[in-house]
Amino acid sequence: MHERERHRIILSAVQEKPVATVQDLVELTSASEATIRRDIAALHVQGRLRRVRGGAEALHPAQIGSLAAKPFRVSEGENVAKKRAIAREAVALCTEGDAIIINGGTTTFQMVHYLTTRRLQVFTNSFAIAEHLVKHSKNQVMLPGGSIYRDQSIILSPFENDVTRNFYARRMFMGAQGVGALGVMEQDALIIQAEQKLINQADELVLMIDASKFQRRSSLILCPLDRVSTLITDDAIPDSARTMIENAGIKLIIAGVTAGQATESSSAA
Amino acid sequence: MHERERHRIILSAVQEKPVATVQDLVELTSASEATIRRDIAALHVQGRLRRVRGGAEALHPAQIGSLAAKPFRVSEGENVAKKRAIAREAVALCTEGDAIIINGGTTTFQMVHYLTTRRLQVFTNSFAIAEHLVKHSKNQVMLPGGSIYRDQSIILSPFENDVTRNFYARRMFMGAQGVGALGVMEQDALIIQAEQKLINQADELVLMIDASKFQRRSSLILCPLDRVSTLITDDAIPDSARTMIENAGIKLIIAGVTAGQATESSSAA
DNA sequence: CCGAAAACGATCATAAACGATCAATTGCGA
DNA sequence: TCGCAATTGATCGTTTATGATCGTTTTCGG
Repeated sequence: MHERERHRIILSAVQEKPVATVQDLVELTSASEATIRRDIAALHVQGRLRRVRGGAEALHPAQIGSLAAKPFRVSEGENVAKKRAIAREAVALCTEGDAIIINGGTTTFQMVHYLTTRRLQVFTNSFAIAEHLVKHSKNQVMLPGGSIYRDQSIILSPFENDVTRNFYARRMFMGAQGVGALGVMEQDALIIQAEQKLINQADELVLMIDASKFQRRSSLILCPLDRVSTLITDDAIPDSARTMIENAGIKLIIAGVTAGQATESSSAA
Repeated sequence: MHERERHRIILSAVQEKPVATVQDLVELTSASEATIRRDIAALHVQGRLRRVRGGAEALHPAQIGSLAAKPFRVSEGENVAKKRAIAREAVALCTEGDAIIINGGTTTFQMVHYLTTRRLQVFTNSFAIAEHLVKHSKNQVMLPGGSIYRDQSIILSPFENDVTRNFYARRMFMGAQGVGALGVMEQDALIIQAEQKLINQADELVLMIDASKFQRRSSLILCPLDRVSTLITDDAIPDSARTMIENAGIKLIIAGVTAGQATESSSAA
């Protein structure tokens, strides 16, 4: 067996298990201990895996603690204030007892802080949102079925027959990768598929995006602009976008980060 | 078991309870007290947990308190050792890569500790199990759709059309309220309905019950006894129950304090 | 305030893992 | 086909992790 083959096998093995022992790899490759050690050492200096006593482990910088919360925390420490302000306006639209759909995302996640004191029926495909609401609020929480994708903390299913069809809501709240005249844009086809399922179950679509998203383009169109009823953004919105939104007949809400809100967001954390 | 795996398990365990004792961790990892102490010390200087007398605790004491973990802790009590032993045997039945179904419950929940170092496809209706596995393991996690019931931390849906139908597993693991000649018994009709959905999607049914359940009766029958392929219980099983199980052609596994688990009976007293 | 039990820290023997070295084998190009 | 270099496997001395033991400290209850 060649060096390359072994390296392939080793790299594959460390993905399978939390730690692949030298013995494991000896059995897998039929090579000697010495060779495996040399391979591990080589891959270690190449930065392809991490060497630990007894074997090797995958190089995932994410250790164990916080897989679910991480993508949210890495997302823009600066923008979190704007996202909170937007989320605050979004929750303000809701009446007690309302049935709402919240699509997973870093902006919509901020809604949980303002939902803790409310009592709504919340349907969400975000595992993180569900987790937070179950623990820290009395809202009724409902989920679609499917696999949990850790990166986005989202529940996705390729199947049509899930309980999403049985849930109806007046409003659905969602973020997006970008917005333009062509419509609301996302990056990933799987995510589009999941979001379209949800969109069908709601009357009004509330789009929550910070102003930077007006510049950004993405390749996949989720839905046309006129499907959106309400758009919440911050005061950095460019005039061109404002015109575009008004022409599309969308209700525009500007969430300002005022003094009063700044103090509150800190206490909500 | 390797150092990293122990560390994983330890970090996972401290999330579970306000404080994980050295004895707990010895049981979970089958390592000696000295090793656990050294691990705790190491993780402490790494800042991944806080060392306290008697064991270790999580750095962020938040999470556990409120809703999700509560029903588990009240019903844990002293049976937790037996439940752990049973859960250990259950996980031992699984081969890497297996697709399994785990029905929510306090006994089955203990499986998460032994699943942290595994890589399986897990379908569960327990929000708590899903949460733990998403955070502390690399298992693929799938959920049915429905409402989250906080008391049991279970996802229930009255609808037939959910993704459960699209998942198939060789084994399903479940607890129960009681077992008798008439079959496996549960208390709640809604829970029965949910469990029956799952049962249909698995070949083998693995029942996990501590021996006290053989006495207990309940009003609702979940399924006949011969639907069960394997039953895991502890060594307090009465002879009458043993006969009943053997007559039904069920494979019986007694999770005792055996060689693998070493030196805990003395300290347990 | 005292005594028992648990928890702890230190130490030591053992076994596993490791690194270095060297001989044997393989691969590769002339 | 030959020869050289690189790779591999085995051996051995060293390092490290582990588990058991023992003496000390802390905690708890009387």
